[in-house]
Amino acid sequence: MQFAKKYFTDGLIQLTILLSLIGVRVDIDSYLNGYYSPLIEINLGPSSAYTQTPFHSLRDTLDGYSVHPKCPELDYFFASRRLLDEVRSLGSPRFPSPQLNAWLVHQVHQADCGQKSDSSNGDAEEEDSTEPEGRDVREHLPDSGQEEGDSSQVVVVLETGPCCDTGACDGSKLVNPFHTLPLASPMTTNPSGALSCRASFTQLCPRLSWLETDRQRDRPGLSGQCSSAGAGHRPVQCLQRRCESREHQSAGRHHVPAHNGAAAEHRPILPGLALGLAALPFASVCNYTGSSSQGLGGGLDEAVFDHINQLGLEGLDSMDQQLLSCLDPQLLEDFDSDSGLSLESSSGGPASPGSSDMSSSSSLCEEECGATGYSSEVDSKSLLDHTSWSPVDLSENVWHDHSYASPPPLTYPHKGIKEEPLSDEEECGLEERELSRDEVRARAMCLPFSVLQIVNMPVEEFLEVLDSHGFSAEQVTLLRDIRRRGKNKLAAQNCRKRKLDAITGLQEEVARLQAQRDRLLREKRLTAKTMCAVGQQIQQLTRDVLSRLRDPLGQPLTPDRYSLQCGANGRVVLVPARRPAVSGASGNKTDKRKKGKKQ
DNA sequence: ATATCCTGTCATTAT
DNA sequence: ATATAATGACAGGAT
Repeated sequence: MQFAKKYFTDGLIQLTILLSLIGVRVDIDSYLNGYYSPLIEINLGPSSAYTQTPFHSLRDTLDGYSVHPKCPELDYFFASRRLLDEVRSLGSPRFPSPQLNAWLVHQVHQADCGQKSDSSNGDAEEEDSTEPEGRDVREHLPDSGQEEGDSSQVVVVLETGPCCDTGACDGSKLVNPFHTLPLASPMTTNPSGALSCRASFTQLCPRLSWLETDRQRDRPGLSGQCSSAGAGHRPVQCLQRRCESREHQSAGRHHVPAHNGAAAEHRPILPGLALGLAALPFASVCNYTGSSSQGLGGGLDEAVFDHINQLGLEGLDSMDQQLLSCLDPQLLEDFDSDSGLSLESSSGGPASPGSSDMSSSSSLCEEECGATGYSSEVDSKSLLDHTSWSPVDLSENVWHDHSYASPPPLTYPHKGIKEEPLSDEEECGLEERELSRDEVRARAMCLPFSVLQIVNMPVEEFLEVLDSHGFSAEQVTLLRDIRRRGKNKLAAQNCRKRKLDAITGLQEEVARLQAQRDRLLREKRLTAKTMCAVGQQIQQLTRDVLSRLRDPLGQPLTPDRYSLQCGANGRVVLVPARRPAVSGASGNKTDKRKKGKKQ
């Protein structure tokens, strides 16, 4: 956790949030260089059970990330990884301050406004692909004039307080011009000024411009609200996922109609238009009172607010203070322990060795994460268990965090539940519908522990629980069965993964051996050709030599009667060709005579 | 309707 | 002796 906190202060978490907001999954773990490997869970998602056995990383991995062989989101994953590598290749922005503010500035060209609204249906990547690379992002600065043609330019402005305080940077100074980001959908504000984002987060190739500016002093109303996002990256991902699902389901539903597009037309970038990207979705839930409300006008999209409401993020406006406090290591400690947004909640790290108290939230969190992958089904359900049964108050955010931080799955086998937006009624019935058999049994037997708790608690603790809680025989049996089944389920998953690894390894071995066989056959054919050529040369040479020799009768020697052999001593010997047996002993005598003559 | 795959579970054995 | 891991086999649901 110390490493994570250190990372917090380095601002890279904030960078992760920024990238995740625009659809780029950021691998924090890779930056940590193994210091805090459990952070890999941010991307691993519910399949993280395999991380408990290191050998699983040998297969179905992409840069160390487990990839389900049938994962339909591989394209997304690869694209995200590619983009991340691209960003990395441009260098790591240094944020000397522990506080980092990000401002998302958006401009929609008047002429293209309507088209851009339509383009958010699915043309985002095409437009993105046509965006010229290496565009000078300074042209998007508020004082750089109006944007020509490209209606969906977004400038992300990063502010680092101490940097500006020390005068290390001047206004609008370009720190690291990654790319410009053309959003498929413009961002708008509602009449009250709150930010509304219609951006298609499925867009996989956004390009960012990182600018450093000291305009924070110019936006006092924003700086207080939209400061460091800190641990808010999980809600951001939640929002992103929701946006994706919503847009995917009802493409165009959230689009601004043509007449609204006119209202949301050309929006020159003004200092007041800078909206806190880091505060998203926080800025979305807290009224933005900056001077941009009039300039942005119209184009209200309530979708984001719907998402936020569904996510239970209404209180995130107050989260800013928590997030700021996260910069304090001590406060961060408390935050990690008490907040469902703690990094460890998604880390999948090993169980804390010192956590023997069942009511220890950190222990529970870690253990949960350690077993998060053992079942996507149990995963979400068991987390729900905690919210209802566990003495620890794991907030709803834990559940959301887990669900949305994982790679977009897939399906819940046996349940037919897919990851898609649920209506309020559906979500209300989610808990009841997803209870596993063991969970139902445990609830029926009034066991005070969730299935995950029962499965993941250390054996000493489990035995102590069995002894100290005065359980009935039936309850003890059920506890043992739940623990056995849970562990066996995880073991079965590992076993199957291992089997697949073995199969894959054998297939690779077969391919390798086939390639080796092909290579050897080619070498054999080549050798045969060489031998044939050499033989022909020898024959030619033999004919040439024999033609220069004469027998006792003065006749030239012919290859059909004589041959040349190279002896062990290097001397060339003329050897008469073997005659058929009919020649009998006379032939042998002739040979001997000729040999004698030759020598 | 059928085949195939995935996952949970049980039984058994190994550690 | 006990707990747990590993694994084959089976069942049931999903695709």
